[in-house]
Amino acid sequence: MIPDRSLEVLRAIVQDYIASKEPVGSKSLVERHSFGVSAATIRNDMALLEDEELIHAPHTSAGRVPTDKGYRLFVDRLSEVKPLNAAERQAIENFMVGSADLDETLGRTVRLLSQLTNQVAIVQYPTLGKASVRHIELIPATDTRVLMVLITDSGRIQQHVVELGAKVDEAFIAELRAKLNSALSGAALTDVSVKVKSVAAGMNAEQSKIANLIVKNLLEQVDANRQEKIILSGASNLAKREEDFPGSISPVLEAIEEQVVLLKLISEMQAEQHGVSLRIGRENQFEGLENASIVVSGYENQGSEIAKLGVIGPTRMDYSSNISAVLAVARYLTKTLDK
Amino acid sequence: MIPDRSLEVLRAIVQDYIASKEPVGSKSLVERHSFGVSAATIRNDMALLEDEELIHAPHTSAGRVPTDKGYRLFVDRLSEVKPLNAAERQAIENFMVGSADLDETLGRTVRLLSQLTNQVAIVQYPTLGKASVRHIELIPATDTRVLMVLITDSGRIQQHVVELGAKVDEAFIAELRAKLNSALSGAALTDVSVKVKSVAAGMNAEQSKIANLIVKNLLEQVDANRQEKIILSGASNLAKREEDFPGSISPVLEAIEEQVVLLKLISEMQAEQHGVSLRIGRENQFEGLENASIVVSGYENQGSEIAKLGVIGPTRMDYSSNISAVLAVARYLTKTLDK
DNA sequence: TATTGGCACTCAGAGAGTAAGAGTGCTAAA
DNA sequence: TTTAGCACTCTTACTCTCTGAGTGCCAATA
Repeated sequence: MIPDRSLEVLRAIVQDYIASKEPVGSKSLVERHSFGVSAATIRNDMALLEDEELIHAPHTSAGRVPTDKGYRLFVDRLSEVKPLNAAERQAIENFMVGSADLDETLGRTVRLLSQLTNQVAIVQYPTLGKASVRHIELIPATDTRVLMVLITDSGRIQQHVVELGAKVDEAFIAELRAKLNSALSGAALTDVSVKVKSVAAGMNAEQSKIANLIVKNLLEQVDANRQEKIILSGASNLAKREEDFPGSISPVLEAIEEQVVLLKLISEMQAEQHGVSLRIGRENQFEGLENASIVVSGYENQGSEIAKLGVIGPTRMDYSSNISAVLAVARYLTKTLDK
Repeated sequence: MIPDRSLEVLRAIVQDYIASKEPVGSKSLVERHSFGVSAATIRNDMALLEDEELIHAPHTSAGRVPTDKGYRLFVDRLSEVKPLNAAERQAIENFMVGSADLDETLGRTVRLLSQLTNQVAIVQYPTLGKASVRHIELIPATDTRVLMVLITDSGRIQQHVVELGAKVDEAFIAELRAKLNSALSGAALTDVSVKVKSVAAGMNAEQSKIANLIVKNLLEQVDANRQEKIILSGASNLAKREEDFPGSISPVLEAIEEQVVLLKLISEMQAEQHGVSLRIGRENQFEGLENASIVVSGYENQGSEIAKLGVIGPTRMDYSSNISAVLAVARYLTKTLDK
């Protein structure tokens, strides 16, 4: 319904605006692009785009700026994914080599992504929900306390100190440890609550009380971490783009410091095309993020998506570059985790 | 050498400037404080303070602003530590109850401190150097990999996956685990490298190769973490005080995102009076922090200082309140850890 | 019908000039 | 040593004007 040339004009406006940070006018548009028509014609097209609310003029005598809707149409239909250049690919390779444990790997990943994009990068820790138990460890800490360590096949390790309220025998702890492992080793986390029920069978009252305490704690551990963790990097990049955030960047910083908000946000986002998911400006209804856009993609382990990563920056960001950076880093992370 | 009244004037200038964010002039000074002398006299005192470089006039017809040196004199000699009010004390109590493991406790602490002060709060994880080994755990992960968990008496847990490069027998791992624990349990981390030497004795070539690999890794674990970890909270508070940072807050955000810088900085700081240590403005020579001040205090476990916590904010901060908040939180954290 | 050149109109932003106000330093007197 | 008085400085706010970029519309053209 919108003529092709008008869409080309929209693309040109988005590109020029991202590059120049200035509202773009009809004259500069025909100068920088070869449309083969005059500025007056472009003006007609722009009037059409404005009717469709794809662009917007800050004031009468200024150029045009894309609206959220305009950016959306741009990323959905007009932008192609830029392949990374050699330097960027090299940066990814360099960053990823030699990392060992999960914390380290994700830490490197998030820094890499923020450097690559000059935006705030976020990486979500793998969801427990899809993982399975590799090992459960019980370690006596003091007379009445036991440290419980839960290790999953995604390499994630969680630990918690359980207060038992009574002196316990080390031998009993060892027995419990063996029982738990034989019952749960290899079990999906979602099945833990079912499989764990028989553990206390055949114990005396005191022992089963202890066992139940530990089991209860184990379940909490599994469950509490369904709500996952996020790491961030590159908050200073926001400050550098301050002019892109009318008012202050403070609400944006607040929003991203609030992990709960971020988690909710990215868990709502489902991959659209190209394997990425975007929220542009007011498309996400969280306070403080009206002028921000979020690009996320999932990363995998053992062939299934285990969590997400992405970047968050001003609505006026270079979507093509950021999408390809997010995709590339997600791919590399998947590769690294599979090793 | 500086007359008492001039010092009083300095105190008044610092206080008024912190409260009003405006350069303070002689007239408003006599209005708000009862010096019992006229504005002209105050002006003479101010000229003296300016000679001493304790205050500074942004331009001829403006009031005066304290210099870094002025703030320093103020905190060292003129300010008393404000006791916290009831609401603040209540907030601390509420925040601290019911936290269990170290991560959780420190996470709460850092958020508490940033809320209390409206600054960026930092909490350093406990140093390994002064801690001792509580337990070492070896858990077979795959055929050729072992997960090593090191637990210290401060409750800190570190883990690392060791790649052995060859298939290993579970029984041998269990034996090694027992050996390591009997040799190291209770040992100070600083002694680990000495005490661990005899572990490989009496093993055959293949076994001792494995054992050495694990020991090497254990030592790395101890050592790599001598350089510790820091957690941050409240970066958005910086953005709210943007006017206090000439130029941009971006360099400040960069500096605090760079954990290495922060660690270096706070490790250089030794407690001065009141149990806190301060760096004001250019006193700390890190790029980007010329307009920032840092307040830190140590917190303890088992009677010895194990790490530090503090806040970082604009040079023009409320030192009295921040010092008392940092001290109070450090005290509460010490108390929580001792339980 | 789509495109174009022409033209009047609008409006933000830059610059200049002015006035007000806050604050200073200096001097001479108490 | 303190004080009142005063001339002087400099920022800030305000107003006014001007310029230029950019627009929308219209009539002519291909």
